[in-house]
Amino acid sequence: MSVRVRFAPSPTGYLHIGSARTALFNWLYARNTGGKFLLRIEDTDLQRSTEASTRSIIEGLEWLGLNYDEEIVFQSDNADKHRSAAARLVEEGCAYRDFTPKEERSDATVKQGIVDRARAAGAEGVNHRANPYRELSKAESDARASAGEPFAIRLKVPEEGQTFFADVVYGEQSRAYAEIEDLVLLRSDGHPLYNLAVVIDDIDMGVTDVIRGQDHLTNTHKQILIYEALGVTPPRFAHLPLILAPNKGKLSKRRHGEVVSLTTYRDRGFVAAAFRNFLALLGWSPEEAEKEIMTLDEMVESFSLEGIHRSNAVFNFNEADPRHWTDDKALWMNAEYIRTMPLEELTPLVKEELRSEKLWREEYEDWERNWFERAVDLIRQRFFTLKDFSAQGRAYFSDDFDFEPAAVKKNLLKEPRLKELLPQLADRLEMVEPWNAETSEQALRAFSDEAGVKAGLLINASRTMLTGQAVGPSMFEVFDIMGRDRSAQRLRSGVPWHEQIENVSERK
RNA sequence: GGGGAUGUAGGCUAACAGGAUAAGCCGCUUGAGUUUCAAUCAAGAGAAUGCGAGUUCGAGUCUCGUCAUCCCUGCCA
Repeated sequence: MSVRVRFAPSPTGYLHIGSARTALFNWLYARNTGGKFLLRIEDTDLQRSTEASTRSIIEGLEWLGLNYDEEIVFQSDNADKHRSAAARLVEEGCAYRDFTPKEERSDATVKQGIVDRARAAGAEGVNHRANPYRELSKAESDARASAGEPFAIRLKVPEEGQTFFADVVYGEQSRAYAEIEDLVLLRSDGHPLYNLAVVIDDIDMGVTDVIRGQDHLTNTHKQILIYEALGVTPPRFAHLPLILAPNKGKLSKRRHGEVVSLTTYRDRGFVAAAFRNFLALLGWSPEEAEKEIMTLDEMVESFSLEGIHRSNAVFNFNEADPRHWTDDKALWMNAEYIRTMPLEELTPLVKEELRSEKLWREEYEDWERNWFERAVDLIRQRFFTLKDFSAQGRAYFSDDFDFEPAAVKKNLLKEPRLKELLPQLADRLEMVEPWNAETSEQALRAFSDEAGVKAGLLINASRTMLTGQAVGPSMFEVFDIMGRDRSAQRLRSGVPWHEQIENVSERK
């Protein structure tokens, strides 16, 4: 039987990285086995599901390059199937109508309420089969139902026995029936509940392997019970270790916000391939564990459920620190991709970035194409995200760039003579022919000798004059790429001194 | 409270069926660089494998206990 897996997010917010990783693993498994990767939107929670979040989920998958097969399934479209399945289970005596009036709960306190009730129940040892309607005769149940009395449908969990399944990742799992409540299948308003809906849809979609977060590990027993009641053989299950926040707590949209949203990584300059590569290594490692940077093909090729391990992973981030706003290794991997990926794959991404910052010029794809590629190749060496091309890299693409105050102070203002020396250097450079890294270096060094200053002084000053920064590529490479005229012009501009004066006068 | 799962350096992961100084990557420290750098190169620190027992010639690996963390325990998904 060929493999069919599905990714089944609920559209109650953006796609967070844990879900993204689940999607990735499902996709990798499908591609590795030549199976199908299906997408199902679990929108049965009408209160919280939104169309916007469905769109953002699809967008996220697209960005990661996880294309799905067949049509998207919307779980809410299957509500009738769920209801009839529940009705059938009642008919067959595997489920029963519960006429207990519905308990209203405010969403804010549910979690605590559940724990409290569970604790109280646990203390006195509760019997899950004590529901007064469990053994109601079929005739009476039917009569009350047709009289219009509202009811929920609960699964009639057998008194004795245990569920069993062999999880591909976590091994053999079993649980005594006595520990499982008669779970609600259908709400009194007719809405199907999660466990029922998942099972029916997975059967309906022909899902062979359920790959999902470990938070569902214990739910699986309930679902096994539903499969058994339905008389259907359950699929294989493979549960994934969780991705935790730095404090080892659960990663949550509410508490951690944007850093856990997949689209944040797209918007903040991550290369999709890099982030995907990083995500793949969270909870999984290939047989050749030392090989961490992998192409998509290599990843598909080496992916296996056996390589997934069992302990939860911590995803580090610190939004207060601009250099470590997200996981260090993710950032490093992005930088690694930026500086080593084929230039022809990088330039379209840089183009997009420059365009969004209004720095893109059509010439870069025309007669300046060669220059553009050389510039990108030069500056990418020390960039971490695509955003850097428009931030630190701005001076390469526009004459309108800012000077970093610390760089101005350190490399320019500290030596008063520079104000005169730099225009002289510009004169000198203008005479250089031909213009390249070597010739500009010779000219600068000759000039520094004559002027009686260290070459380094002029090198650092030039870097700041030309790029506004204290750091960057080798200065002579920068001269080369900037061109003779533009270099000379910027050396003469005196802008940092003017700005200094402006700043002083503004303060008065 | 009950049930389940997991513990290898600050983080992500290795170590085939128990076998030698516990390996790699990120991060960190130091040095080299054009008196730049978050690039690059070189060197280095950091783990008695949560803790305690047991089995064994030998335990990260097997057994038991213990602690910690996470998950589930809803007419949410």
